[in-house]
Parts: sequence; C-alpha cells; structure tokens
Amino acid sequence: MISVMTSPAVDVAPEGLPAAGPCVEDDLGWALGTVFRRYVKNSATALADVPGGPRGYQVLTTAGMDTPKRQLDLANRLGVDRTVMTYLLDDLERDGLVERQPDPADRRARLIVLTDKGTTTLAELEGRLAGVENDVLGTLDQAERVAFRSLLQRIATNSDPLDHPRDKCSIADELTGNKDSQGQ
Amino acid sequence: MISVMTSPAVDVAPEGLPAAGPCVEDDLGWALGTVFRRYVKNSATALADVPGGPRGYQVLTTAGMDTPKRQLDLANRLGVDRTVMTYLLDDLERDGLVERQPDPADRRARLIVLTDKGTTTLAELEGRLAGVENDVLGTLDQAERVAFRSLLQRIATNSDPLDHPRDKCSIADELTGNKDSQGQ
DNA sequence: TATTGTTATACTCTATAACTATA
DNA sequence: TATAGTTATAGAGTATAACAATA
Repeated sequence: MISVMTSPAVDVAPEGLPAAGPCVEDDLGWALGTVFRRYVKNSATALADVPGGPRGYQVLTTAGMDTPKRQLDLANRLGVDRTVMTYLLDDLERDGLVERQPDPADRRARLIVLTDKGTTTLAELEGRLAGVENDVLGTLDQAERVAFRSLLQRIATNSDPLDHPRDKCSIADELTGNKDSQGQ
Repeated sequence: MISVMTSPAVDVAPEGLPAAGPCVEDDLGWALGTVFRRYVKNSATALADVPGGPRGYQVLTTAGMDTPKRQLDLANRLGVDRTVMTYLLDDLERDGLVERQPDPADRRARLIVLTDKGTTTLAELEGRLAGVENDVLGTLDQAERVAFRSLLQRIATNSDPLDHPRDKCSIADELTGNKDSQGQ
C-alpha cells in the first residue's frame, strides 16, 4: 500500500503516527509527509512570535531583498492572494517590522521596506531556522546531509546532475512575470 | 536566507515559484515544500474520483487491513477527528466502497469493511499512486532513488543506519494506543 | 459515569466581489 | 478601461459541543 499524506491542515497535523499505514518498506508519501510536517511544525514554533508566523517571515525576507517591493510583487512572489498580503502587512507594520511607503513612480502602489527593527529581527529569525533545518536532518551525518540535500534539490528543481546547478535563482528569474500554478 | 514553506492550504498552493525566495544554494524548507506539494498535488489528481480524495483512499487502505476496523480506530490511525470520519464514511458508503456493520462485541460501535467494489478500487488506486511516486522522483536514476528513499526514511523515522530497519510497523505498534501529537 | 457515533454549531483560513484612488 | 490596494462577504475545512445509544 502507498500512503498519501495530505491532511489539508498540515501545520497542525499530529506528528506521531498519522497514517502510520500498513508497514511498507519504502512509502514515499508517508516519509515525505512526516518530514515535511516536522519541518513545518518546528518552523512554526520557531517563528511563533512573528506576526503572520512563517508567512510573515517570508514577507520579511522578500522585503529585505533589493528586487521588487510593491505589495502585489510580494504577493506574487510568495504565492498568496493580494488580500491576504494586506492583512499580513497590517500585522507586520503594527509591530514596526515593515513600512508602507508611497511609490514615487505610481501613486496607487505602496513600496514595502524593512525597518531597522525588521532587519535585526530578520537576522535573528534566520538563525533560528538554520537550527530547525539542522534538527530536521536528525541522525544523518555530514556527508549524508549533503547527499540528501543534493538529491532533494534535484528533485525539487527537476534538474539533471550534469546541469550547471540550475538553482532557484534562475527559475525565479525565469518566472519573474509570475502566474499562478504553472502546472507540474 | 531560509525559506519556510508553510501555506496552510498545501493541496492547492501554486507549484511553480511560490516563495521562490532569494536564491540560496541549499534551502531545505523550499525544496521540501516543493517536492511535498508536487506529491500531494499529483496524488490528489490521481485520486480525484475517490470520495474524500486522498483521505478517502487512506480510509480504504486502513479498512482493508486485518487489524482494527471500528470508526474510532480508523480516525485515530489516520489522525483525523472522529466527526470527520463520519463524513468520510458517509461518502465512501454512498459510493458502495465500504460498509458499516454492527460490531457484535459492542453494539455502540460499527465495523468498517471493504466491499468487493472497494477492494478492486483500492487495488487500482495503489497502482496509480505507484506511478505518482515514480513521477515525483523525476530525473533521479535507479541508484539515486534508492539512496534518496533510504535517507528520507531515516530522517522520517529518526533511525540510525545501524538499526535493524525500524520501520513504521514497529512504530505503529508501539503507539497502538494512539495519542495526538507526540511532540517532536 | 464513560464511550461510540451522529448532528449542529462555531471558528479559521482563504478566496471572491465590490469599492477607492489612481493610471 | 485597467490596475494597486482595501474592505466586506462568502466559502471550504476543521474542531467543539451537545445528543442518543450503549457499556
């Protein structure tokens, strides 16, 4: 049997034996779901005090970049609805982590910029998340971690081992003019 | 930067560049999320005609086992609320895939059994999912697939390479008296 | 009194639609 | 007319609570 790990509410799904299924030797869905949920859960814990949680953190990182910073750009980049972005920014701004500034080039738009507090907060959060990644990899030794990350990256990017590592940068650039769900 | 892939609505999240983030070499969260979402999405597609989708499929597999079959057992095993299980079974029974039978040992309880149609349907669905697993692994060659599955399993089960493979069976057995979220 | 299963209700999160102010 | 952002509303999915039947 093959276990499908889906539970819509991934963030809160029990972590112990959900769909502990029927004892198959290699059940990709089960393992993938278990590891992913563990990562999500630990991340959410590490980012509990950030307005909007992991989503809020993503907004901070994107706002800290030098590329585009308008609300709609952020929403597209993070794959969230622009109405959701409004709420996220409301919370982040209320906590003094970001600011909405008028876009001199377009009076309809707002530019999102990190405040000083936002910048220092972001740095600290990145440290926390590095710890989470480290924990998730669990008992793997150094060489195994490298191997796993490499294989996972290749799967995620659908790249061949020969390719000069086609990282997310190139992909993101490629899709700069974002659109929802570009099929699979 | 480290990207946290969380979006609560994992099943429907865009797959292309969500949180395509800031071009880090190895971003575990991003890769994990991307692969997991791809798996979930493809599974959902493969199981679209099953009442309850992936969840319904899980109920079928568990019902097809010889261990416990009462509604509450199924709910615990799959990590869903018992009220959700009621709706799930309503749909599956309406389609003639499972039956609710009175438990001779406890007149409060109902035993869930697969119908003949449910059994044949289940077999076919497993075939579809094997295909999904195969697709998700993408460009990896055979040896790499084995390596990846092995590492992922070890991470998921937190087992050491030396351990006589401590698979989900032993874990499930261990937790037979299920409880929510066994910490992490 | 506790437990199985059902039903009804409330809550959370997300998307849809309508609105404003610009372009 | 189209777009950026906001707000209000409705929808899907889940959990909570109350209930009936049985232990």
